[in-house]
Amino acid sequence: MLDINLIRKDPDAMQAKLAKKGCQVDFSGFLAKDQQRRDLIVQVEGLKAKKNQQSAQIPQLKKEGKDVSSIFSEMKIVSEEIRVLDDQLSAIDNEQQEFLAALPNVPADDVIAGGKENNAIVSIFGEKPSFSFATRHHVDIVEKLGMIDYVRGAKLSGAGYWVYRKDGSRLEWALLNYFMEQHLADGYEMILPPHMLSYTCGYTAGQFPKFKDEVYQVRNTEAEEGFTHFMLPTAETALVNLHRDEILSEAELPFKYFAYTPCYRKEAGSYRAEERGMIRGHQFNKIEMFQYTTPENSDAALEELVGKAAALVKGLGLHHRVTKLAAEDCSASMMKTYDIEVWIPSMNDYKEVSSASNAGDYQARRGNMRFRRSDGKTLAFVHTLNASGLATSRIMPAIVEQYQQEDGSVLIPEVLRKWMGGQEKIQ
RNA sequence: GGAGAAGUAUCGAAGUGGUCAUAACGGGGCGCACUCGAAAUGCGUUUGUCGGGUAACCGGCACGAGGGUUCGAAUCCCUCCUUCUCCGCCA
Repeated sequence: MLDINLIRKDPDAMQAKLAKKGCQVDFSGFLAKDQQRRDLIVQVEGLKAKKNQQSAQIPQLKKEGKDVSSIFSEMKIVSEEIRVLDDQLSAIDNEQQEFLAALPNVPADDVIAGGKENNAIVSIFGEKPSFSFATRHHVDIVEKLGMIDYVRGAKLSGAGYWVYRKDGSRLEWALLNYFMEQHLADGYEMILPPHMLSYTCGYTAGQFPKFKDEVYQVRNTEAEEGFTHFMLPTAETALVNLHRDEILSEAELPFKYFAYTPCYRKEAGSYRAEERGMIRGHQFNKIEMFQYTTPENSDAALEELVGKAAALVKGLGLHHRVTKLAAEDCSASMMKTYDIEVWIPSMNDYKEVSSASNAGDYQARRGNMRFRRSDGKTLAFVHTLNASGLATSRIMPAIVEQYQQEDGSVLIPEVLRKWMGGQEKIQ
């Protein structure tokens, strides 16, 4: 949610910022309605004040034994007028809210305009591994080593699902353990949230109403229409709601959390042949980091999160790069985003394993999450930030492809071995 | 799943149709006084939001949420949500 006062103050500036993100808006209708709304408020509040004054006199007049029936009949008319105006007002309110709720966040000043093609590489770690033998695709490797069972995954749930088996299961769990260990060492609080969330959670995150059909909705036969819950597409959706409708204190900020959850995504129509395997599934494991900070500290917090996510990939020894996204490539709620992309040899490309973003106060406004300044008086919206740390489903292909050996085995990154019984390779 | 009880500020809690919504009373926090300091004590101060106004200030709204009855609702009625207790079921 954008600050309505900024739109009132300088609609052109706001329009320009949104345009940078590829969102064309015209505020003139909105501002006209806004004025209309305020006029209505003045009108209806005047009537209410009158009604309150009259009502306050009733007990006294009654006590004095005076006839109050004329006041009653007059007030009946006033009440009816109030009702009519209130109805008009709430209609405008709803309309305005809907308009505002549909607007994306504005990009940060240092985020450049344009789409993907304008993404900038910030840093590169390592080099593309070179192989002296014919390399294999990760699907071939994990199937051959019995790590992933795609056939039976499809048997259970259809296309886009798989089953981890044997060393595949262990490697998956070792990755999660490795991530968790790092986050705990960095002082992040571990959260295990519900996986089914209520509608409001999606709204706060900025995913609803626009993208409500892109999540798995859980139909409840008792609900007359729509859905009551949905499967979370990322733990961010849960973590951003932890402090919804709360007033925090400046002294206790920042809150640093991480959560492990599977992520459930429809990914409707997004299948591409080059993404076969684990690159894009309907369910994948991810650990998500999340921070609530003051506005002053959110820039630094974003750098911290990017640093942490990159350090995890670095710790695995995987060649990867960090990119800063151009405005149109940032998701709707975010003002600034970095992606960490790992090298997948078979795709001859880098794939996102983490997306680290600063939402500024956009989500905080939607979820009404504020903090009291240390002066004890002023309230301000918190800033919220999230970053994957990390999604396993693209790390595992990177590991098996970057660490594949000529004999078909795969070396296990050293940091993971303690969770795999000291094993050095999968064969 | 069945039965019952409850939701009022930072916490406990009073209020059961108007003169009781910043909201009694109590606790906590903060400030001041007393003190070498602390405790104790005393005094004061502590919701948010939306409008109007350059401002001082003025007004509206909010008693879990949403409707209804009424001139008037924290209070009466309906629907929903949450919490607690008991029973049933269950990993």
